[in-house]
Amino acid sequence: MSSPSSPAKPPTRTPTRGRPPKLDPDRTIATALDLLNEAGLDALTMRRLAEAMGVQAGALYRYFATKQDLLTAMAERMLADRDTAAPEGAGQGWDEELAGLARALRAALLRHRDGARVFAGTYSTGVNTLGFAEALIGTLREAGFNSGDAAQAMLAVVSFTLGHTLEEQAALSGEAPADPERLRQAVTESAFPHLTAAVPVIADADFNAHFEFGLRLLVDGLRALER
Amino acid sequence: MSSPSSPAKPPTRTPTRGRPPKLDPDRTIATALDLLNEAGLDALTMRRLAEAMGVQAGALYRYFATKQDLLTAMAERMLADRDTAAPEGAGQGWDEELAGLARALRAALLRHRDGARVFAGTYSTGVNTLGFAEALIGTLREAGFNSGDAAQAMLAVVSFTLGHTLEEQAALSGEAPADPERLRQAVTESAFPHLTAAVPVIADADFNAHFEFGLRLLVDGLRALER
DNA sequence: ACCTGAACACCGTTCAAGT
DNA sequence: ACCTGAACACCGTTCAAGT
Repeated sequence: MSSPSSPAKPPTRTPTRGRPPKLDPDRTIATALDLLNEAGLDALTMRRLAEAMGVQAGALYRYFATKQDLLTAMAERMLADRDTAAPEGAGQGWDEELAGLARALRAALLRHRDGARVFAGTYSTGVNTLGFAEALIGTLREAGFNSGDAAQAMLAVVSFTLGHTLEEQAALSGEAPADPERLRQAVTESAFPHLTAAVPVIADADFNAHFEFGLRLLVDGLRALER
Repeated sequence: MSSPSSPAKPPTRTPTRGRPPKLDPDRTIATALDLLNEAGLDALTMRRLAEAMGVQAGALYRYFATKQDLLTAMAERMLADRDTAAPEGAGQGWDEELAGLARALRAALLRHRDGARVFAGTYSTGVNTLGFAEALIGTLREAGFNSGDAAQAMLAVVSFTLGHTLEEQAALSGEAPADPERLRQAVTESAFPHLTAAVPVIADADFNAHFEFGLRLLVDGLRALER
């Protein structure tokens, strides 16, 4: 119907007409997350991101005042994958609901290379980040915990999950820094009898099992608090 | 007795004679930790460290192949402050011993600006780092836990402590990124009822209480595992 | 053996100027 | 309004050359 036969007078209705912007925040964040997956956090530079967007580096600063702001937006976006509509493990008791939320956070961080490092280095107050906290605290309060305990439990779960995933991704994505062989060698050289006995469990790098163990401790600890 | 009266022939015994090296690894690490405290991790550059050592930047690479290696040595040194001789909370039962070790790790990280970030970004296999793991695993094994549980519990305690201290230092050392006021505002703007109820506890920033709460959950969780 | 000087290949960020 | 071009003040790392 309104197909433009002659572009004499540009219609004022469609504001993206004339010169459509090459840059928009959403696509920039998406491209940055792609670049993160391909090259890692250390290689994610404003200049390389600009190149990927077909633009000069300085142009990025029209939408993000600083690289930190971009990273914060990326961290916030990472948590968007969570199923906010149907809470994980719903209708299975607060313990499984809580575990489901912790697993969802870990999964969201694992979904992107260096995801935990990005998350740890930023402080988002976006809906996804706050929504996660809301869900976790809500689960516990509705189970009868007071808001103080619920809040502190949420902080403990987030700290543990962040710390765990940080080490997990450092061990995996790292080229060589977290070499399990170097650990084995260093342990046997020094005289660490207890560590020597434990090294098969540590060096097997079964991160799922390690995460579940720590998560279980936190959940059981909360159950003990219930009386 | 053997005081050098005339330096005619440099004695082959004292190798530090002639031209004493301006650089040695120990002093370099100590200076780097000082610089870290004064300026923070982002301002800790090889060039600024070289300046503080009275040397050209390239000279640092004779003792540290890369900046990562320097940071790893710094992380290892940070844990040296721990009382390795007398384990924290010794003779008070495994639970207080474990808590003492976790508190010592947090204290060691807090002792330096961005200490948790330095620790998180490196992977040391030095005696201090391994000695800490040895002490924690030893405490649990001697209390009757099997080596698998002891190892996984150690990983959980380290992950939680690291994650917690990371957030603590980000909130404190950060110029503005972790503004509690911004959190309050963001929470009340959106509709997060549970979070609204919990925000006084979260935003009070009583990190000691938050750490002790999480630590208690882990310890109680381990007690539940004991049967 | 230990360090200097100087370079290489980058960074994040700013800002006048163009369209 | 949106982006370019170009600069500023830096980076980590390498390496011939000096002493």
